[in-house]
Amino acid sequence: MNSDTRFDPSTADARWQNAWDQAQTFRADSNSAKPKSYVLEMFPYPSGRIHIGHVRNYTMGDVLARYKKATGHEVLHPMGWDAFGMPAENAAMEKGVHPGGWTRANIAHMKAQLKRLGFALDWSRELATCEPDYYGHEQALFIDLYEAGLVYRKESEVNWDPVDMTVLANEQVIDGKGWRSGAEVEKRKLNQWFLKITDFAEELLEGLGNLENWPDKVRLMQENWIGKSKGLEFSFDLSNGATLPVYTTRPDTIFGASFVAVAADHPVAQAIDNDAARAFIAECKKGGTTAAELETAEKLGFDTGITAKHPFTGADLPVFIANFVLMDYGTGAVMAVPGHDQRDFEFATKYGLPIPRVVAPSVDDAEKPFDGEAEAGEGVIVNSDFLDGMEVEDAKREIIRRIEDQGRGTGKTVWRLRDWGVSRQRYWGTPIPFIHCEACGVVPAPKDSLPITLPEDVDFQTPGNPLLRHPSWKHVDCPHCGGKAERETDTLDTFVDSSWYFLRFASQPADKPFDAAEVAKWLPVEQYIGGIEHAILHLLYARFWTRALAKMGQIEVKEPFASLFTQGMVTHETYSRKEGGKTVYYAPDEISREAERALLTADGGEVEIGRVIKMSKSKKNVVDPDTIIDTYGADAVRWFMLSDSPPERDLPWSEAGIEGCSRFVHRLWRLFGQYDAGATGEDKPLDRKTHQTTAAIAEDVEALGFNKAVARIYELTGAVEKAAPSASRSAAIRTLVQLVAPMMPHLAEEAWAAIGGEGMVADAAWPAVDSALLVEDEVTIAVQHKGKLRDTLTAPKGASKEDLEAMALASAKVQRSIDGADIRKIIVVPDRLVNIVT
RNA sequence: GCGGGUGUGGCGGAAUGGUAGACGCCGGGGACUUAAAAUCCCCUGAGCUUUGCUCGUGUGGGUUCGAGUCCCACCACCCGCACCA
Repeated sequence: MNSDTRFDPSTADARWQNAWDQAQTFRADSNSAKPKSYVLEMFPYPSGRIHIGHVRNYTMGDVLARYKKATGHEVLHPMGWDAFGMPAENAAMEKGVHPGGWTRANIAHMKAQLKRLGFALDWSRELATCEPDYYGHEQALFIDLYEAGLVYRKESEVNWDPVDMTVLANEQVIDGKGWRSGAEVEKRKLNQWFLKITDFAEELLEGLGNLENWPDKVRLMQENWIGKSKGLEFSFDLSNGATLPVYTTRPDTIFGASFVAVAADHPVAQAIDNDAARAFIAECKKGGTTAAELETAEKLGFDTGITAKHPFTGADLPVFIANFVLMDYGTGAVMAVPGHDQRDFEFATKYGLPIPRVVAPSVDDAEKPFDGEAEAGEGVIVNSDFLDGMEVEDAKREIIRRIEDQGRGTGKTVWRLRDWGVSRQRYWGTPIPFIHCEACGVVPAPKDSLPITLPEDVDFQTPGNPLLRHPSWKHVDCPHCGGKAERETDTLDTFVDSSWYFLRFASQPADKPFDAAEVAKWLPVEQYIGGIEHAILHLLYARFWTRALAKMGQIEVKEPFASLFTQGMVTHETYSRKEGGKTVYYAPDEISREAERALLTADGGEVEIGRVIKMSKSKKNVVDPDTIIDTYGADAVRWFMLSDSPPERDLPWSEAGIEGCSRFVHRLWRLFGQYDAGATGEDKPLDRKTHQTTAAIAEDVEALGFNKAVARIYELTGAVEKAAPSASRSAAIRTLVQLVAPMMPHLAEEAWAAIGGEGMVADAAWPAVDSALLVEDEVTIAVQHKGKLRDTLTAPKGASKEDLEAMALASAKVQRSIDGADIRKIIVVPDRLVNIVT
């Protein structure tokens, strides 16, 4: 092999990509007898170009997929496109293009970008959710769910832009105003489609317990999101003769209730017949619908003049309409205990309501004043008649028992989880397959009429839903009575599309969503990789959808993702300077970066180097994968994605870093060039290092600890470079080619061919490890005196405690430190350290 | 506001409760070269009275023979909050 030849990614990359394509190296065979391994990364939204974050995500999955293949698995590693969504409609409005054309062009471009990175993907299973051969099956599944009683319609609030006369996504509401019109956003009720995810709350919660290969943080987030709470629902008698049911998770604090609050759309509030109340309720309609907005808004209330009789004290509590009470949770009314709930505390402070203490650290603290905030923690009950002195949990049980005895209410489990609203008043989504008939009501479209496809001739120049405006699309005959009827014009939330795509990858029959036998072969996904931002919604919806299909008997598997990994973002420093009073940002390719400063290439002026933050278009701190692949080749880019930062943490992109990676690619190539098939002689320490590294990298890759695997490859590379020629060295080089193959596949194929490896390295088995070579026979022992390191010594592995103690005491450095003091104790940790305590 | 996470040299980070800083980047010095690039070698946490000693893992406490790691309190930053994907 000629070591003078430089490795040239600009020709080698494409050559091997074609070779893999030709040989169909990464095509998954479901009839294979090998153990199956389904490796999946969250599929991308085709926004236009591949983002560097995608590159990181897919590189991680790719290393695992290639490693799994090398270790004898039949690997399914597919790719597709989460292709419905708002950006396509925005492009249609801004550029006058069709969402479909825009999306498909993006897919073509992004697919070419992914190909350039050499990912080991089975492209024969590619799918796009915006194509009728995908969403038609989704419509069928939606009808199945309807027939299983898991779909219903109800009124629900949306963000309404009163100028554009259109529904806004939360993202389109900026500081309470519509992003285009700038008009104050209002809450408006619409009749919408819902999926009964709450029917599965209990099993979605319990199922988390079996997902031991999911990050604890994600399981915890889902648990809190589902939010099971045990509490009490009971009714107050109101001064107007009505009864008002409330729900509380803290019945133990009932003696601390100083007022009652209802949501603005609660029937009690709606029934109040005066202008001031109507004005206040209208005021509550202002603003958006997000939890963050509702909970950070100033607490506002309206005293209805109605009072509620306390079930134990008989006191008359004022009833307020309050903007922080949600109609969707519990009964839409709460007993407010300001001493022990922060929102109630703020409200009571503002409106001058009493703040009694009913929980205290001890019975002696019954009169302790509050320190400017509510105390929500544990303690004993005080100022509460028959509850005084009880622990919180005992008091909860006692109150529930007494309320139940009075026939006034009942202990109840309530979930924070709400049903999933899937209606969107938009064009670019899956049409909801239902028909509205005046005579027959809402009826599902006949299955043989599927797919119900989107009309192509649509207008985006007027705001609102193009399906609703379309002259003919919605007009159909009722499948029941044959009379005139109208199609549903709402489309499905794009989260529905991503709730079952992993099933469609396993098989793609034309006549049904999936083949149950193929699903059984491949599912669950062995390793799912994606961003932490999907920790709750996408992952919960996908779990729900899978369980719903299992309940309907369509599949066996209940949990779609056996292991989950959430990777960090790719970040970059920003470059900006003040120009005419405002901050202008510059892109990295407009900058020449020196050690301490950054200059704008155009005019040589210095710009400020800002914090390392998530890449975003507005800060211009983005890098384009195509450009860096052109410059450094796919392997250097892949190597960068795996180096340094632990994969779950953010990865700061830097020009210096990618250059270092590129240098390492060429350094490896030079080393591979030194392979000598005829070399003789044994180099035992190098053999040891090679086998230890092989074993450690296998462990690292299986645990997705790519940064550690990378560090070990650097170490082994250094060791091989320093070693004198020998058969061991040649074996180490050959092994090194295989160890880097999952990470730098193009370089590895080129080297594998050059050293005479059989076939392609992508098809080669992972190098065998001789376990006899994994153990060292000497160890370094740290000697501490009073917990501080004084000396290190070399001892045979497994040396006795007595020997280690004697060796430690024999050290001059140790004796100097002890300086004649009495030795009280010596702690010996075998093969590790000796600690002498004086 | 609520829920979740992260914090270690100039930078990214490593470290089953047991030698803090592996490995990489940056920087400094040297070799090779007419010169440069490339490559190779050495140094690189801070301080000090430098055979060595002291300090040092966001801050303040605690447990332990021994704490980056365990416990308590706090600070800063990041992610999510149901119509962004």
